[in-house]
Formats: sequence, structure tokens, C-alpha cells
Amino acid sequence: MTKGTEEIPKAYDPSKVEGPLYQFWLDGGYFVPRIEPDVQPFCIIMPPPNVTGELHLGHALTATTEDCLIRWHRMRGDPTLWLPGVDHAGIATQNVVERELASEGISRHDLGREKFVERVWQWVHKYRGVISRQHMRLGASCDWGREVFTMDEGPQRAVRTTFVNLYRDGLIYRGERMINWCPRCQTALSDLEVEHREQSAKLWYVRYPLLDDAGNVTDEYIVVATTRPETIVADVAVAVSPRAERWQKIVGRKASLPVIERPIPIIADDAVDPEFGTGALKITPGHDIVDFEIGERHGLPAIVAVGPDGTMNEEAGPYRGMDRFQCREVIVADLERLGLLERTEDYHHSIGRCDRCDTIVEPIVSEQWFVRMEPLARPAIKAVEDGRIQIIPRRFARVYMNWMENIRDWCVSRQLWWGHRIPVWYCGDCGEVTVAIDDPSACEKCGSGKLEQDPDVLDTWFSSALWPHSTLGWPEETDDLRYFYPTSVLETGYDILFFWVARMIMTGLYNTGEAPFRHVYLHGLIRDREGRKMSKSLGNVVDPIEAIDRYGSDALRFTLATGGAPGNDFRLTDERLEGGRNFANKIWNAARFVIQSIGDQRLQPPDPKRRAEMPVEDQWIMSRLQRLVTEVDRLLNGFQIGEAGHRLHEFFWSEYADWYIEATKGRLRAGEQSPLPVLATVLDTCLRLLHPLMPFVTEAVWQRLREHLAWAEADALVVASWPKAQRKWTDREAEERMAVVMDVVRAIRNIRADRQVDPSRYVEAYVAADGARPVLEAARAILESLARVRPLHLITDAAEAPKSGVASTVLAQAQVVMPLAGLIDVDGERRRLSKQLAKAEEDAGRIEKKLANAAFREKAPAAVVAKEEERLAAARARLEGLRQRLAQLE
RNA sequence: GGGCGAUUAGCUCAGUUGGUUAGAGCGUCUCUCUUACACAGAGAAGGUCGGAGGUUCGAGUCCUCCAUCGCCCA
Repeated sequence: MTKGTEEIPKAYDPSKVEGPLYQFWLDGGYFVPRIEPDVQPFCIIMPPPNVTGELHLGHALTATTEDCLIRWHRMRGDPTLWLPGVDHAGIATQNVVERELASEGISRHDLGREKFVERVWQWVHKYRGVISRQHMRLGASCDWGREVFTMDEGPQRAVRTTFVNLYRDGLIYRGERMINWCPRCQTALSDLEVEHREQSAKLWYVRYPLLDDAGNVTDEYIVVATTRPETIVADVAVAVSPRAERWQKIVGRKASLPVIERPIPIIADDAVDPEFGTGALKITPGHDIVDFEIGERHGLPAIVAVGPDGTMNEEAGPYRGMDRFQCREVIVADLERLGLLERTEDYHHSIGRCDRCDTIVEPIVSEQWFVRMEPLARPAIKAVEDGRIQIIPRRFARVYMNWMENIRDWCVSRQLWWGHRIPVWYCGDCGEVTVAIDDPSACEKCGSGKLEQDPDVLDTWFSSALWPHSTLGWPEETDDLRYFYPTSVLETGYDILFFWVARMIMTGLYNTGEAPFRHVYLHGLIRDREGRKMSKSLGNVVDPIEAIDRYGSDALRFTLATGGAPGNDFRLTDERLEGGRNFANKIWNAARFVIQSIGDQRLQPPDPKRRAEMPVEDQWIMSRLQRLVTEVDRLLNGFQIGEAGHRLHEFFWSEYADWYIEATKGRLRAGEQSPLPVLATVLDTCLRLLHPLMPFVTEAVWQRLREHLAWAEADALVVASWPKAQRKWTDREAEERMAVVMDVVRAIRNIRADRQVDPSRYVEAYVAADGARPVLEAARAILESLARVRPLHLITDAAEAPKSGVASTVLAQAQVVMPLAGLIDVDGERRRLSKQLAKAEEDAGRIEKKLANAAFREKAPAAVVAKEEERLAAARARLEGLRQRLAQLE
């Protein structure tokens, strides 16, 4: 054993390799792009994870996919920038810090706004590095020097600039609208932040007594069905469908609001579904979007009876101060006591909950800031329609269009303290509203200094929407912005297509006039073994860092990248991670063998001009390698990263390791040096191709390999050049010849296993072939070593082989006959040959039928027909041989 | 209510312009510690591609309908 081998451990240990290698890359400055004005750069802006969070598997998939694209382009020689970032995550971060305060027994109100925000900043500084460190464990090759936080000065300015521009263009307005209110977070939410869930509930049928002309209660009543009796206190009317005959005569009269005893009108409106409940609807414009619209049509007031914390306010009269759900129970009891509850039904309906804290959202009318979306959506639709932006997988383009075409105004104000403060000031003297990028010192109109800034902050996604250009310096005309914008690819999970991707396209176009990226690549969600979404409450979350500790970063990356198809969800299990780890170990060990075999030589690449002199296995693997390079390129160009990974796995393991390396062992043992350039070239090329997916193990191995390669052009694999397919090595005939050799080896191995021949024992074999005989003759050495046969008799006619006490297999191009002394088993032999015969007959029959079809010959492409004819010939040759053998057995 | 996806080997999933005998990983069975690797090697078993029609010389792949499950939007 050479000295070299002793230095290479027998098993790949990622924990020893990954940390130092990442530092090596950082020290080399390999992740920092050089700006070459005449060269088209490749750029990805990373989706910014939440500053107080930890990386989950979704982030790990994002990082893996993006790093793969980034490393690939870097190796191709493109100026490549992967820009990392962190999000301030308004509600989530505020919640975390408030929870910490609560454990100290104080609330944010005890601290006051300024002190509280300071406290959040402390928290941010403490945890901001966690995410970056975790990304480094994943091998993420981003340019850390350009990292941006959404609350940095640059993005702050971008947010204000955008707000002011939108305001001046009339695309941002303040108004009283129906919004979603979370009583726990005590802020308004956008429609997207509300999660609707089916839930079983009750439908209460309540009698509203009718009043006579003098305003006195009569015996008559109208019955209204409601799921929310607590909102009765805020009712302003009863509406019936104009199509419901039975109610027409009471339209225009008044009813007495139960419990509250306020007179309310009975109106007719088309929005009322005559089929629902009794066909009559209580109208509560303050707490229901449909009712709000009906109320507007009829000039009715909107009463809000639920306060910001979910308790009933003074509008609720006797119920004031009660929690909204407690109020529901009490009011139902009261209605029952008053004889106004007609009946109760079980009912299923969908209820909105805050996607941050799961609290049931209260729809209330409130004054908030809104972005007018329709004018922004139009160019965004066009950008996808005309292909300036391509969404992958394509089906999501329709989802995008559907949402864009039915877009609604975006409520952007949040009643939080942590976030981008709305750049609007109100004058204490004249009431003028000043909207400005820089803090104003005096009122624009009256010059008063009594200015009060709007207390609200913006939705976190408002700053995220500017991310591709704000991170590059916008609104400043920076070098980065000029060079890297528009970016190349935006990669993220399909679950934030509307939240983030769609809005980035809209604001990108609005602010810069250009679509922010050319491709949108959406990946699926990672689920647990049972297919459930991973969540903290289920306790089924796999921590990527823990997975790296157990299996290695490359194992996790390979598993994530090859686990499923683009845009599809997939299930992660330990078994799959083991598969990734095993592959890394396979690469390590194959390399270990090659490096050991090279010794201290420095190799020149194999010369394609001397291809004809090379053994068939060398020609074969070099040809297969070119095919692999072409395929991987094609797949990566089509964002088929997982499929590229599968091909690489398949080639490396099943062709290079299982066949080629095994085939070279005989020559190497005999002291021949000729396989070394090929072994090294294939290994080198595979390491390059695999590097984007598995950066650590490939770099670790390459660092040991490069000193032996005369052609190694770089200090590190991370910046080594991406392989190009070399046509000169493509050799279809060599591939076919090797296929025959492999078939013969498999046939012999099959017989050996079938007859339980000791695997280490050499046995005698006859291989009869006519046309393929020279091929087999040339491959005699590898036939002997791979199949463990000796002596090997290569003959032309199977009749020359022994006839009794043999086991045999008939291939299209060769027959294998093995004398197995002491293992005579005529019945067994008849069985195996009959089985082969049945199969060959089936094959031949099917192809004959196909070729007998005139329509097939006429309409199928000539190449397809020729191929079928070839196959038929092969099947017939096999049939012929099998019949002869069977006849001899009789 | 509208839209999308899934349904392929025991399990998890690939299968992108329709064209060999439908593949992989894991698992199962048999054998082997043969000096790169037992995180391995060799061999084997295992599928009427959810169902029914249709288009086509040819369908896992395209069209229609149906079933089951899941997701998104309203």
C-alpha cells in the first residue's frame, strides 16, 4: 500500500472536511463576483429568511437549489452574484420580543415605543448571525460582503421612495375599508395573511319583531339566520332578496333589533341569496364584507361593536366588556329567554384565522393605508404573458394570472412598532398631510412645526416587494444595480408566489421599468414521512443543521435536490438522507482508489487521436462521459436539477465505479499505467459536474487530485471550469461493443449465482460468438477478471462446447456455456433455457406483429422501423440458439 | 363554487416535445468481509402505469368523463 492511501481515511467524514473547506473558499474570495461590463452576469437575490428565525428545510432547499445554479454558472465563467439577505419580519419578530418581555412581566406599552424598538434591535443584533452561519453549513456560496437587512438604511430609503412615488401617482390612499383584524396581534392584516379553514359551527335562527307604522312592536316577525349572533348589536338593517316573493310585502317596514330594541329598516338587495337560511339576512356593515357593500349601496352606517382586543365595546350596550365569544353565548341565552330564538342548526363554514397566531380574525371597518393594485398588476401580467418573465414549472403561470386578474387593493398599514414607519406626517395646526422621503421639519402648507408622524408601520412584504432592486442599491444608480439588475433567477417555494413573487414583479416594474428577473423557479414543500407539513406543534420538524451533523451537508443537499420534481412536494426520511451520505462516501472511495493508483505521478490527459489503440472499456467510458456532460448541461439549462443529479449518480456509481474501475483493476495489477489518464479524467470531470450539488466532498477530493493532473487550471474546484463535451470521444460502436462484453459478464455471473458457485472461485467457461468474437477476444482480460472465469474458451460455434453437465445462456450475439462438474442438473438447465425461450418468443412475436402492420411501416419514421428490425433480428438469433440448445438436451 | 396537482414495484418517487422489453432509491430474498468502499460487491424477485372511453401506425405520456386524496383562490 502506498503512502498516499494511508493519508486518505477509509470512510468520508464530512464533519472533518466541511468547516475548513468553507473557510478555504471564503479566504480565496471565490464568492465575490468580478464585474466585467461586457459579459452578461448571472445573479440571484436570496429570499431573506426571518431575522429571528432558524433555518428550516424550506430554506435548505432554497439554498441548495440556488447554490447549485450559482456554482454551475460560476464554473461556466459567468460573473456570478448570489446576494444574501435577512428580513425584519414585522409581526413575527415583534411577537418574539413581546414574548420575551412577558417572561419578565412587562409589556411593550410599559417600555414605550422607542425603548421597545431599541429592544428589538438588540435582539436582532444578537440573532442576526444565526441564519448566515447556518447557510454556511449548507455550503452556500453567497457574497457575504453584500448581505442586506430589510431595515438597513438602503432598503429604508427604497421603501420611503416607493411610498412617496405611489402616493404622488395616486396609487396609495388612506381610507375606511373592511379589513381583517387580528385581536391578538392587534393589527390589521392583508387578505393573504388570513388562513381560511372549514369548521363546524352553528346557525342560529333569530326572530326580528316587526314594527307598525307608529313604531310599536307587533306580533309579526321576520326570521334571520346567522352564525354570529354577537354582531346583532351592530346590525343596521334586515335585507331580503328581491326574488323572494314571501318577503316583498314587508320591504320598507321596520323591525326591532332583538335585545337592543333599535328600529332598523327592511331592505331588498340582490346580494342576498334567497336559498340561504330563510332568505333574509341581517346586515352588519361594520363586521362583514358583503354587508359592508350592501350598506354602502343603501347609505347605511357601519357600526363596529368589537374592540381591538376582541372584547365588545360601548356599541354592544349590555354586553360591553365581554369577550366576543363569551358575548355570543350570553346573547343566545338572552334570545332564548325572550322567545326570539326559533331554532339552531349545525353548520359548516370557513373561518379566517391569523396565519401568525391562529386567532380567529375579526372583519372590521377601519381606516388604513391601501395600495391600489390594479394599475400595478396590468404590466405585471403582461411581463409574464409576453415571456419577459418565465415561470417554472409552467403551470404556476396560470395560478399567477388568475390571482393577478382578480387582484384587490392591498392593506399595507400595520399597528405595530417594529418595521418601516409610514412616511406620512399630520399637521397639528392645519391638518395637512405631508408625505415625504426625508423627515419634514415643518408642515408643507402652514409651516407649523407641530407635525405628528403616522404611528403605523408597513406590511413586511412591502419592503420584500422591493428586494431585487433595493438590495442592489436602488434608488441610487449604483454599479451593482446597473450591472446585476434585472437579475437572472428568482427561486423560492410556490407558497409565496402571491405574497412575494407577484409583488416583486409589480413594484420592480413600477420602480425601475424592468422586470426584476427573467426566470421564476418555484420548488415544492418538504413534508414528513407521512406527507404532513412540518410544523413545530406537530413536532415533526427536521432541523437541517441536525441532518448535516448526522449525514453531512452534501448528503442533505443531494437528497433535497434529487428528492422530487420541480414544484412538487416531497417527503424527507432518514433513509433518503442515508442514500445521500452513501453516495458521498462512494465518491470519496472511488477517488481514494484512483488517487492511490496514481501514486506520485503527474498525468497528461488521454489523447483522442490515439483512441483506436485503447481498450474497449476506455473507449466506452470516455464516450459515455461525453454523453453525460451533454445531458447534464441540457438538464441544468432546463432547471432539471434533480434529474441531473440522478444521471450523475447513475453514471458515477453504475458505470464508472461498478464497471470501469473494476475493469481497470486487472491492468493496474499487471503494472500497466495506461488506465490512469482515463480514470483521472473521468473522475475529474465527474467532480466538476457534481460540485454544484455536492460542493464539499468534491472539493475535498479534488484538492488531493489536482496535483496529479497536468490540466488542472485552477486552485480550487469551486472556480474550476465547467466541462465541455468533446465530440472526438463520442464512439457509438465502442459503446455497443462494451454492451456485448457486459452482457456476457452478466450471463456468466448469473449462472454462477444460480448454481451457487463460490464467488471467489475461478471457473471454466465457453463463449461462442461469430460476429462479436473479435470484440470478446479483445476484451478477454476483463471478461476473465470481471466474471472470474479461467480458462475462458472463445469459440465461433457453440457446437464446439461440451454438451453435458453444462449450464448455458443464449444472448443475441453470444452463447455462454459453463461446464459445472459435479453440478449436473439437466432439469434445472431445461428450466432456465425454457424460461429464456419463452421470453425470446414473446419478444419476437411482439416485434413481428408490429412490423407486419403496414400502417406502422408506412407512417412511423424510418429510424424507428429500422430499430425494430434490428431488434427482431436479435430476438430471432436468440431464439435459434435456444432451440438448438434445448434440442441437444433431449 | 372556480382552478391546480397527485394516483406508476412493498414504501418514497422519477419518467418535458408520444417511439426499445416502464426506471431509481429504500425495503425483500440468496451469496460474499475478492487489497476503493459492508455507508460495499454480485445475483434475484417484484408493476395489466387509479378506472372507462377516445385520438394515433404507436399512449404512463395527448383528449373526454369518472373515482379517491391533497392544495390554492373565492
